[in-house]
Amino acid sequence: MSAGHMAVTTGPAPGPEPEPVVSCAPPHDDCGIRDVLDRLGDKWSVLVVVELASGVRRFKELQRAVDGISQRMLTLTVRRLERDGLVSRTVYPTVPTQVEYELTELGHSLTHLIKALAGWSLDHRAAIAGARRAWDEAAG
Amino acid sequence: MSAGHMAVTTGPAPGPEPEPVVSCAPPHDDCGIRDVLDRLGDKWSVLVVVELASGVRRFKELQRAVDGISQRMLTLTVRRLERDGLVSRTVYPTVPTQVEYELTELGHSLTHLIKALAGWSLDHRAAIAGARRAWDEAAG
DNA sequence: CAGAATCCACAACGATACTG
DNA sequence: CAGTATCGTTGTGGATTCTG
Repeated sequence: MSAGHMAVTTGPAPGPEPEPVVSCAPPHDDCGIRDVLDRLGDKWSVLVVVELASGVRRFKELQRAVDGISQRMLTLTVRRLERDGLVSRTVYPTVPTQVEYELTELGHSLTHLIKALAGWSLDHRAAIAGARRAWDEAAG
Repeated sequence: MSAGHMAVTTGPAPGPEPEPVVSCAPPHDDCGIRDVLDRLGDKWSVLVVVELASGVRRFKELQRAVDGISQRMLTLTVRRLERDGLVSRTVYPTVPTQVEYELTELGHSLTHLIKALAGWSLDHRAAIAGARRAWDEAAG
C-alpha cells in the first residue's frame, strides 16, 4: 500500500495467486458468458423472467406486471427469450387471440442465477452507492 | 399440457408455487439488480474484471489481455468500475506515466458471481445454442 | 505510456399507428 | 388481445487524433 513515491518500471509485482475465475480458451473466449450476458444485460429480460418465475402469464399480464415496458419491447424481449429456449409460448385459437408465456426448465434454472445476482446486489448496493457518491463528489 | 383446442378465458391456472425469486418493493423496484447489470451487461466490464482477478495490471497490459478493446472503451470501462468501487487505480509519477489497476475487495466478491455466471453458461451453452438453431431454422 | 477529445456508425429503445 | 410496422431519439462503441 505505502509505495512512497518511488516506483521502478520493472516491478513485476509479487503476485500471490493468479486465480483463473473462468479459464476458457485463450486469449479470451469468454466461454458462453457473452450469450448469457446479452440476455441478462438488456433492459427487460431479467424483469420478464422474474415475473414468469411466479407462473404462467399472458402477454397483457406481463405488460401490466413489468410496467414501463412497451408492447414492442415486450414482444422483442419475449421472442429472444423464446429463441434462447428460456421461455415457451403457447397460442390458443380463441376469438381474441390469447397467448401464454411460461418459463422452460432452462429458464427456471436461470432463476437461480438471478437470485444470486439479486443477493449480491442487496448485499453490496450500499457499498456501491457509497463508492459512487464518493467518486461523484470527489471530481464530478 | 394437453389442452386440446379448448381454452376458456377464465383459466386461473392451478399454479403450483409462485416463487418470489427477488421480492423487492412492488411493483418492480428490481432491487439494485439494475446497477449490477449495468456494469455486468456492458461489453467489456466482465472481461476486464476477469483479467484483473488474476492480479494487478497496467493499462496497456489490460488492453493487450482483453484484446479487441479500444483505449477509449478500456478507459471508460475501468473508470466505471472504479466509480462503483470495484477497481482501484494507482498512478506512479514515473517518466512515462504508469498506472496500475487492481480489484478491490468488492471487486473480488463480484468474482464469485462471475464464476457462477460462467458455470451456468458452460452448463447450458449447448442447450441455448441448440434452441437458437432450432428457432432459426424453424422460421428464420 | 496513459489518457482526453472529437467524430461517426449503428443498435437499442420509446411512441405511435395499424392489423388479424 | 396480441402482435407488426414505421419513425425518431438516445446511447454505446469504434476509429482517429492530440496531449502530458
